[in-house]
Amino acid sequence: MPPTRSNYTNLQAASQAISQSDLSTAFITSADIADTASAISLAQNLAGATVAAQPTARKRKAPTKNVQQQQQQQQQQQQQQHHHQQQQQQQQPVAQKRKTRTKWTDAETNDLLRGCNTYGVGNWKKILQDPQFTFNGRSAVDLKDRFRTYFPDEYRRLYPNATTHGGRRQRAPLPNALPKVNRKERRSFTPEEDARLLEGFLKHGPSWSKIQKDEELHLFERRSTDLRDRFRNAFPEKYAAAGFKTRPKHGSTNNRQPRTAPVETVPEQGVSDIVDNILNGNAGTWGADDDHSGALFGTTSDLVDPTAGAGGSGDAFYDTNSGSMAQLVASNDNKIPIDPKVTEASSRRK
DNA sequence: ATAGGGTTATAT
DNA sequence: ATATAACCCTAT
Repeated sequence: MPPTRSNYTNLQAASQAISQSDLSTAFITSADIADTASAISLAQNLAGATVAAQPTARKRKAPTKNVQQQQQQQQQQQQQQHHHQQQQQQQQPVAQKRKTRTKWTDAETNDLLRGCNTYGVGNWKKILQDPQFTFNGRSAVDLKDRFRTYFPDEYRRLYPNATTHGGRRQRAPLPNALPKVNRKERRSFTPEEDARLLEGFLKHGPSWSKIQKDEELHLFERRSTDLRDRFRNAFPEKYAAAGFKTRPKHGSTNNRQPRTAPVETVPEQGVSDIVDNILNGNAGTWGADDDHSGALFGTTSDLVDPTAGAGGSGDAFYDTNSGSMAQLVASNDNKIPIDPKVTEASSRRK
């Protein structure tokens, strides 16, 4: 264990000091950073030029907390852009410059710690947006990076899988405990899970909680909403064919193909022939996408309930083209099993 | 419970 | 630095 200069031996005491803004006796001593005042003034001077790059603007129905703050930043950016517009237009293309380094002040670092104490390590955005805390044009990633480099031990403790730059520099007197991680750790979906997820979708339709609870599928370790997320990621075309909105690609220059699940790695175990057929594009009896509509495939009431009989006239089905329920009239093409949401809602009210 | 979209960890 | 996967939030 590295030596610690912390005055506190437990989280409670540390938290108290933090909440009382007793920065001088909290975790960071003035000796940790030589010249705070000059660092601050320097940062202030550079502030206009070091506004963190904002993610591409995204609409949201309900505005988040500090809309005002965000708008200010955006305006700042716009003004800058406008100011340099002529030059930039003529001098393009211009390589993106790396953001100028702004040394972290002890005030910032303490705010970061207080923020971690309030929201939990990992909620960088919330910490950043809380007006109670002040940062010199940092981004959420900056906060994370600061925490990771300045408290490598703590970071490794909280994120066993993460890499840290082995604490070559002086590290902070480690906060005796700043636990509180709310975010679950990432677990990649395995090809087997993907296959079972797909099978579940064929079986239950877009009823993720039902898929989640289906014991045959062994997906109970995932939350239903995460299953939806994964399906949206892994099978974007099928997701879209079912009538849902897919996510736009983030970047512009990247034209990578949408990720496809298992494909050739067709699972060795626990995957039904149905899935196998899908993955290999075998139309079989169910004729996958015969009309190239992109719709999953159909006439498959049998897949759900072999006793149900294949789609007689008047039967309800989930129309993959319209993305809604419909009544079967004649054709069985491009239909997948009844949307459980509807049948459940109509049968049993909860 | 879920659709849509925001956020963060991780790989490149 | 950037794109994406896997998380999370929340109005319906």
